[in-house]
Amino acid sequence: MPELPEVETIRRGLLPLIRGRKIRKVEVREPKSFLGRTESLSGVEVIGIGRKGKALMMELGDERVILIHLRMTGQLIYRKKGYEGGGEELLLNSFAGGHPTEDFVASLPGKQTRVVIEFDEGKLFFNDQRKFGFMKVMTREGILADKFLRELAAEPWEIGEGFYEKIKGKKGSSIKAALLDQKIVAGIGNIYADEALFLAKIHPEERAGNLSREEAKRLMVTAGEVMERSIKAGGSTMANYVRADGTRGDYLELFAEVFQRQGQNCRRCGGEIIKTRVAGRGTHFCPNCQRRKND
DNA sequence: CTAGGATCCTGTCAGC
DNA sequence: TGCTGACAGGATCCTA
Repeated sequence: MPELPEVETIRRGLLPLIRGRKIRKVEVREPKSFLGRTESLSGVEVIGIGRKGKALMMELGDERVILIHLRMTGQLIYRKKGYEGGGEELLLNSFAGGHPTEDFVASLPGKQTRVVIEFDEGKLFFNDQRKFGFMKVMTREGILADKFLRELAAEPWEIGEGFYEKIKGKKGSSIKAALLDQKIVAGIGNIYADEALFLAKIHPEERAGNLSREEAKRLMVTAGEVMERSIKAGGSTMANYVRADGTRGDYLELFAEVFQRQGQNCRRCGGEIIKTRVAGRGTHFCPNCQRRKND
């Protein structure tokens, strides 16, 4: 579930906690979730954390990188030494981000803990209910050769005319499918696709090739704005979130105009938000504000 | 080449 | 209560 803003929030939160720290050991509890060898990581320093779209890259002192993709249900939780058990005082002694569950405050490792990276000062837990996410140790050459990373498009605020150029030939595909395609634009997932389309007043099933240059531009502006707002909200609510009961109060409800608001009133026109299925994904929109063109 | 559906996996929830 | 099917903030593979 984590999309670009959640991943960026994790990057910012984790960076001061593990930068400059040395990995003591890596424990793989689910082989599917960790690709590469773990033995060679002991003693290696973390020098930074990068991000491309929804992918995190933990940069190591020996030029290697641990690529992390949380996919649908991945979460990263850092606990300072002695606070693995969860409970009180987590606010100052832990950081949690990704798919929100009670594991944010639970005792770790838990049932869904797939990998534990241990540092002298604390442990980083990679939890993932559905096992779609992964950590992958990669060399510099491996990164350059990686298909997903190589084909990953630019993010909304830097893509410029590139978005319009990529979708203008697409006669068949819906604009929603295009937004979710990481080779067209990076970082947008199901929530921000719906939110950006609402803000740009574009119907999710509109054929991508039907968008004017102006509409394509507007869509990238709204996508960038809504994700930027979410990053800001994520930073401020994350601490509250961890302190609270776990599953409620994520920043979704702070900004969502349509996502999971089916049956409620559109804040712009007062009409009813509906939920349908587009490109195989649950899709929320306001049929009054977002109208299809005639072709 | 394209677009849509199935698929990977586990858990939750609605409806019987 | 227990079962069943639908669905889930992602991405890829398979099919037509």
